[in-house]
Amino acid sequence: MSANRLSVEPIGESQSLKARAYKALKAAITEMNIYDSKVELRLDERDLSAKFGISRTPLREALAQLDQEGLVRVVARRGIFIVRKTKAEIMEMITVWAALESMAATLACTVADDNEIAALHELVDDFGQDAVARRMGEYSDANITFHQAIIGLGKNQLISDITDGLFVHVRAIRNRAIFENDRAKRSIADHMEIIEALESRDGERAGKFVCDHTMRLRDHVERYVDIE
Amino acid sequence: MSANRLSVEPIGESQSLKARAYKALKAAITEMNIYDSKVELRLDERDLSAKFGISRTPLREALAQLDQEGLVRVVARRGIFIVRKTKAEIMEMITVWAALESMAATLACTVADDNEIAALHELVDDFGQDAVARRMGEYSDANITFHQAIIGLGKNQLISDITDGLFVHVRAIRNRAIFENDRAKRSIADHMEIIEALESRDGERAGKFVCDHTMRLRDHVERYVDIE
DNA sequence: TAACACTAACTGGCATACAATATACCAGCA
DNA sequence: TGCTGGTATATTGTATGCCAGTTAGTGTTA
Repeated sequence: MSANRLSVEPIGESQSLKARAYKALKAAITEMNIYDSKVELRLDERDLSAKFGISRTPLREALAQLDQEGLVRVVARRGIFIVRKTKAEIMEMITVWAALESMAATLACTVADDNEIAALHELVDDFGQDAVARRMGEYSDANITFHQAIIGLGKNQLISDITDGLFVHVRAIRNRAIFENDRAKRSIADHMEIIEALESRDGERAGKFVCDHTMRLRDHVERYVDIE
Repeated sequence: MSANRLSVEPIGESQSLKARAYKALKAAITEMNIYDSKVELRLDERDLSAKFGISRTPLREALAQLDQEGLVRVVARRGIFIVRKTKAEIMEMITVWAALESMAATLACTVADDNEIAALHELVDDFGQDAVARRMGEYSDANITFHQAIIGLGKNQLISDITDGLFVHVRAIRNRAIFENDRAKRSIADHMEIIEALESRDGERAGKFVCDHTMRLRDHVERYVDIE
């Protein structure tokens, strides 16, 4: 068959192999529940490069990036290992999250418009309807969505980027976090309170509420969540 | 005394070429005043590998790491460019710094011991003696040392790591920041106040003082420092 | 003279081959 | 049997060559 017109379709992925390998690996690691026992924590460059159908070079660059982000550890001539964060490290991450989201909330009182703040209601109310009925996993997702929304309202790209980086790690233990009913109720009340502070444009209070809320999560994890 | 047993100094850690290239490049970039006009912002893989006496592979990995940190930008088939942060990005970095140092100060009230807090006096008093006489560059260094000390007292490694990453960028504009005399005096008064709050173990106040102090720096930069 | 087409050099992305070394296994010896 | 040292193997680190896209310079043409 003669090509009477130029097929400009395919080119598709103009991304570098490194970028694609990075995304694939990150997604794969995020999916797997690395805190459950018995998962293989070891990776192999050559295996992976064969599976991805690329050479070791771009794969290595992707792995190096994941290493820097703290998702894996590349050890010379020994192997590549998926990193399990210690409980202490998780605690630190939640603390940093608290500091940054708190700042974002304060900033939001100045830079977010009314509509944006009003939109937060949906993220709380929608869930509030049948909180008890829903599975806790969904609650956790809704919870994180709410907090990411607040961070977005602060309109500080760096804060968003850093918390995104933390998100991967925090998400890994979310299923292990025990959200008993009381805590869920308390959490929703906190969220309402936060929205109210944002609506009244009281940056200091909004920041304090957010910080306290997240630090309570930290204490909860400290006390009830067992890692390792 | 005769050595009746072999003194076994662990063989000097032969760092990987990648690590060494990374350090050398980072130091070089940090040294140069990239915000001064006319500096060459372009790098070349082959040139650099020749100068370092290594092949392109480890050098590329070092550059990829610097790229991720935001110090350079590697553009396919066009070149590697040293990144000049925009003013908006600098502002965001100072904001993040404020949030994290503030949290560190709050934490310090709980986790730092009296001696550690008392040691802060030296960092302020030593400078306070002849503030006016000293060059502003030294003031800036002393200033940063003080703030890094507070961050250290928070004993949250993640906060230290993140602020260290920001430090490189913030340092690049420190020579452009105008520290007029009034500001220096005000700054010292702020520092005293912060130490006092730490000593009285009032986490909330310490955090607020630190945050306000750094946010004032932000406003100052916003108003008086010109980038680009 | 200006716009344009073409070519050659340059530059990062990628694949492949080789080097270095940590680990496991095994043979030999006390 | 238990220890010692050698050796094979596994695995990442590094060097090098080629490829494809970009850029700049040059010559050509209207």
